[in-house]
Parts: sequence; C-alpha cells; structure tokens
Amino acid sequence: MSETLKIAPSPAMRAHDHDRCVSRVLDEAEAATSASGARFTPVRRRVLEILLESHVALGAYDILKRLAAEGLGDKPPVAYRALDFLVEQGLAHRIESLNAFVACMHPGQTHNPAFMICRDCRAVAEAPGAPDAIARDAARIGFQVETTVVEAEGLCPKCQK
Amino acid sequence: MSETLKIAPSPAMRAHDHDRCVSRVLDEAEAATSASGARFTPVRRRVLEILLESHVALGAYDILKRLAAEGLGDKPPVAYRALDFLVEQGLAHRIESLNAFVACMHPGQTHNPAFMICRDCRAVAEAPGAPDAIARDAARIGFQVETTVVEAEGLCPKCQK
DNA sequence: CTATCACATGTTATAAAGTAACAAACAAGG
DNA sequence: CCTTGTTTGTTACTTTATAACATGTGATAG
Repeated sequence: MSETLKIAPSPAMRAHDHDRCVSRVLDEAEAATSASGARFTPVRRRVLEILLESHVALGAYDILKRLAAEGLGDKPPVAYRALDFLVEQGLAHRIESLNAFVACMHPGQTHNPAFMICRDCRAVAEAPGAPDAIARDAARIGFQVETTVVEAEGLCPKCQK
Repeated sequence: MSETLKIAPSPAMRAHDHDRCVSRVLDEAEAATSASGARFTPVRRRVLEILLESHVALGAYDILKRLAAEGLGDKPPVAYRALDFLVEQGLAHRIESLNAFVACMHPGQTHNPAFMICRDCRAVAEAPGAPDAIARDAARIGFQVETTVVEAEGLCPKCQK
C-alpha cells in the first residue's frame, strides 16, 4: 500500500500557499507525536518550525545558530537531539548527500521517500519514491533491505534560469 | 542505453575468485586512466588496491592509516586527493550514507550505480541501478537531474545468520 | 639540454559534522 | 510528595573534510 500513493512531489519547487503548508504539517506533527506518546517540546517544535520556514536543507549547525539566537540552546547536542527526534518520528528527513535535514512534507504516511535536491539553492522536493530495481537485485543475492536512500541532485526549475 | 545493462550485482556478497577480480579491475583502471591521459601514480594506485582488498566501504582516514603505515603520506589531503581522483575517474564510489568509499567493480561502464550496504560488515554490492520512478517525478516538476544516489542498507546474506 | 608549465604531492592549519558521558531539571503516575 | 523515566544542559572530544600555499616532478617546446 505504500506502492502507489496518490501524493504528488512536495510543493518545494512550485508556488504554493506556504503558510497553509506550514500550519498543516505542524498540526499533523502535533497529532502524530501526541498519538505516539512522545513529547513535542519547545525545542523540538521550534526546530521543526525552522525547517518548515523553507523547503531548503539545513545543516545541524545552521539550526543550532538559530536556536542560539533565540536562547534555546547553543551546544551541538541540543540540535542533534531535536533532529534525531524529528527523524525518528518521521517529521524530518536526513539528506545524506548534504549532511543536512528537511521537514517531512507528508508525515504520518508510510513512505520510502526519494528526494530531488537543487545543488544551487538546496531546495528539496520529496517524492513518493519506489526503489524497485534495487529490491529485485537485493532479492537476487539474498540481501535484506532495511532502509533506502534515494537522492537526485540537479537543478530545480528556478535555478535552471 | 544505460538502462538494462547485462551486468549482475557485483560479487561483494557471493563467493568469488577475489584475486582475479582484483587484477581485472586494476587492469581496467590502468587502461582507463592512461586512455584519459590521467596519471595513475603510486599513491592513487595503492589507494585503489587497498579498496580492492575487500568489498568493504572504508573511510578516508582508514585509508590514510594504511598509507601512513607504508610511508605513502600521513596527512588527510593525501587520502582525499587520491580518493577524489579515483571517484572522478569512475574507479571508486563514495557511499554517502557512510561517508566512505568502495572500489568500483565495473569501471568504464557508464552507470548510475545503486548500492546494497551491509550495516553489520559494511560490505557493499554494486548493482546497475535504474532510478526510474524519480526520473518521472523530476520530469513532472521540471527538475533537471544530474546525479543520483541510491543506497539500500540492510543485512548481507552472511550477516543474516 | 633546459626552461617552463601543468600536474602532483607535502604540510600547516582549520572548518564542519557528530557523539559520549554525566549532571541537572522536569513531567507524570503512584 | 517522591520516584521513575525523559529531556535538557554542558564538557569535552572524535571524525570527516578542506583551504591555502610551498615543494617536487615530468613532459615538451624551444
């Protein structure tokens, strides 16, 4: 059932009502965390908000700078802990090829996301993703896949101009 | 034409004649570099040999330790430069999710490789890879893909036991 | 030959990314 | 309230990576 989700690539690279998009995700996050008994604390919430300000990948230290400016903590573990939490809860994703993080644009949905990452502006769009070819090869050699990383780097529509 | 290459996933996780596999790749590397006018210097060659000793992902500093032990250099740039060279020449691949490197098992062939990475022993198998779903989504939103990273983490046959 | 130019290596220093370990604060149930 | 588990604060450190510049080396045009 995670195969052919009816969700479009996330709006990162299209015009969209960003305020609505932010509050929608924030509401879903609120719901998701309270449902799982997890605590959506001020630092955690703020980190998600910071990620949600743009659809751009931010490094842990970028976020830490923001937190520090707001008096929410200025030591690396503060940022990493919040980010780890968000990733565990499916509220954020780590972008391996950038050592950076983005807010998840459809939390709650089981997904094996694929990302399109602009090398110029670092905008990240999230697509449903279906790493099928590799699943076939894995089966062929008896490799047991647990997680997948699928990231396409290139230029977003804006940065092509 | 890179779509359906007739190459199998690399032998990393199957029994194989490793000496033959090493010397084959080394020969191909020799050919490829001299063809492109690049210089396959002792450090570069040695780094490739080290990677080829196993089909396991090694960090730059793992390699540097080996080089240092052999008197080939003990400063980070030595290792990074050799690795960058090998990656540029298509003789090695960077594994983003491990910040590590493996030898390429079929250099010369244009490929958009996908990797299966054992989280236990760090063995890496290279598969032809065909990130198709994402290409479709990219086209849909006008994103211009330049490179792709496809990595599956899990357990190799050996480590499942 | 040898001057020159491109490329490769050596070295210093530092930046950027990430974590282990332990102490203090806090929230939530008994 | 008091205990228990989670979260936060903090120190210190490890790992990964690069900028910048000096030195060496090898091919080739003169």
